[in-house]
Amino acid sequence: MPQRDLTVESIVDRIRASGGRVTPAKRTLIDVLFSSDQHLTAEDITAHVQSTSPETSPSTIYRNLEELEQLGIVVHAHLGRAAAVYHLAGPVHGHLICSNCGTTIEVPSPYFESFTTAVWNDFHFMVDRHHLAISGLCAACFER
Amino acid sequence: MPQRDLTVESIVDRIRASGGRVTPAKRTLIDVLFSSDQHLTAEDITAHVQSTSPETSPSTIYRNLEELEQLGIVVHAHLGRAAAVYHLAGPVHGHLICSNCGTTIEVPSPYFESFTTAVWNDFHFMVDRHHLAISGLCAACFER
DNA sequence: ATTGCTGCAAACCTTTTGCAAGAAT
DNA sequence: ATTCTTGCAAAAGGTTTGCAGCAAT
Repeated sequence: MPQRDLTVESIVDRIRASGGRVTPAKRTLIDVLFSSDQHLTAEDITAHVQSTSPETSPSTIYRNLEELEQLGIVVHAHLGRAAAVYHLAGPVHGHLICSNCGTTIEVPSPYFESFTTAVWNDFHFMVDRHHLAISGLCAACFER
Repeated sequence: MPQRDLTVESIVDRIRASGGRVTPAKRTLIDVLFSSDQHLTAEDITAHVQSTSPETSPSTIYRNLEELEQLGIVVHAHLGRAAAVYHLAGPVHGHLICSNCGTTIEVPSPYFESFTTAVWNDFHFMVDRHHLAISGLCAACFER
């Protein structure tokens, strides 16, 4: 469940505060993001938005996702060669993605804290914890 | 420095043992992989191969990289939306990729061992350690 | 009245695929 | 002789961009 202290109205305000305009396409996009806990691809999101506003184009979705990401409202992660997944910003977590079936598991921050620290100390590399996406196999796929 | 107990001849033998044929394109590809410690994109590799054999097509590179990967000779990792990077298989390691400048740092296996174990115990997810690619900022880019 | 946002179509980039000709075994 | 590989060209998948008209402020 993403950050629930974030309301649609607070987002609308932030858009305007940053000089952006609040259009129906943006409102619908925000609604879609709020109504799903899932990690959605741009294509998923487009389909959901189009079920309300069929004329919305994918490029608008991409542009608005990018705007929301710049405002810190949305984050995305990449998994392998496939499409990126988007979701509302919330508690920092990493993503485990099954390379076989696509299942995504969220891993809370403490699991990769010591890794992040060690890598900072020894390699002076600052892990971007919002983008942490690790591929592998979920239990079901691993057992086959 | 990748696995140096691997010789060009042993690779050639493995290709034939698996029913594959040893063509000039494959030899050149193997040479290129041996002559670079870097993480190369398919485009990089194509350029290097073409400097020796200009008529080699990218599709041949992709097909041969895939064959070598199936034989366990090559591994690849994805970083963000950009092209995948390939290199000779060697000691298992993860990759830290600077999302600003593209620098890639190899992290030896022990750094992510405990993470891998914890995630297996708690989420029953088997991390594919060959594909571990983590984005963030290298020291130089972090300081700006 | 501004000027940001939209839909559409086309471009882009990386990778994959179909195919007939050529080459390794 | 067999059948794997190749180069070429085209397709495919995800994302970005140019543009002229429309709409939020």
